[in-house]
Amino acid sequence: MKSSKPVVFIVGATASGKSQWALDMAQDLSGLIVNCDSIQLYRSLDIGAAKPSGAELAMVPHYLYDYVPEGATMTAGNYSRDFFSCVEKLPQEKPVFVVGGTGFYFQAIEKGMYPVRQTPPAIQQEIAEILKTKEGAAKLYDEFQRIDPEAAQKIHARDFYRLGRAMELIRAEGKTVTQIQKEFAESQAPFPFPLLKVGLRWDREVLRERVKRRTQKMLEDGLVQEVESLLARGLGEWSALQSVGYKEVLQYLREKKSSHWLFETIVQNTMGLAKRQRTWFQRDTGIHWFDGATGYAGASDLVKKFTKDHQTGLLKESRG
RNA sequence: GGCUCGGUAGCUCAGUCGGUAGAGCAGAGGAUUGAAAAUCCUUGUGUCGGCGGUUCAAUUCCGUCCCGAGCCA
Repeated sequence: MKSSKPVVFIVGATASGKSQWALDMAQDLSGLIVNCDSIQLYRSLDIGAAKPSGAELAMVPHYLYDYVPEGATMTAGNYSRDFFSCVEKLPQEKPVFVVGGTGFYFQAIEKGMYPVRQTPPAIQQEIAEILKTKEGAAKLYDEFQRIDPEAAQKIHARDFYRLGRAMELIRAEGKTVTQIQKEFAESQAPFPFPLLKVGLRWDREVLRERVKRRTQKMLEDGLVQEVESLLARGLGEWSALQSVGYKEVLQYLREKKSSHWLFETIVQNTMGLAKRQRTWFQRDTGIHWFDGATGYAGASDLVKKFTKDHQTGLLKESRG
């Protein structure tokens, strides 16, 4: 049975103003906001993650922001579990706005993840060790091709990240990725709530200007100091610091780059991220796209109609 | 003014013992099922600073001029 809780995904590239749209819509419709951004969910990553301000967080209830401890590493699977346990507890009739730029996490909640266990650390370490040398990686890829030729066609020999994960699954689950996919396809459950997907996009050069402005502001707000403080607490190896905005500051500090270099490199890498986000989201044909500059009214109308259609039963008085 | 080293793709540079040139980065496109703001794939014709000379052939050798950096005056 479908819940009547309407869920709206608000997606788009970084710096496109998703959080603001979600905030405005949630205020308008007395909705709630759930984060779907792989960096904003970490504690202590504030400025570089472009987390909403304290004032914004207070305007509407926000969930799954700022809750994963320092030094921890989140995964799409864990995020998906957190998402459902969070949303189930939310009041039935309030629209839920899921906001973020992490396509993989949206996919994880909408389509589900393979039902596999956490890979034992011993296996992870073993694979990581093999992948350290070129010869080891080549051998591992040979083995992968032999065991699961179908999946190997889709993973390039130099994509150690995916190669390693596929081999982890083979060793930990005793099944190939192809088998796991097949079994999953048969058991896959549909998204349990009524769903509307809204996308926000900008002309590329306009987005670049927005990214420049935001980067300038991050640096003024103390991005470098934020990283220095994390380093002082021994978090230099934290994987979350490999994200855009943080990895550049790490390099700036370690290699004594100029502040001009830092600004330009962050802007450049942010645009690269935006490009990958665009590529990810554009293949999802279920997204309703709106122009960032002029589309708010249209998007808002669509969302209102959608929530109205799915909020059956009692008439609601909006409290506010 | 003299000497030295540079001037090659948007940027940083490699190279051609003379047969018109190639890497990294940027840019563009794409993939993506437990690190995803990560990771990976595809994509490189540019008066090889200008003008002359030698040569079948010069970006490569020679001369000269221009520009930049440094050293000596």
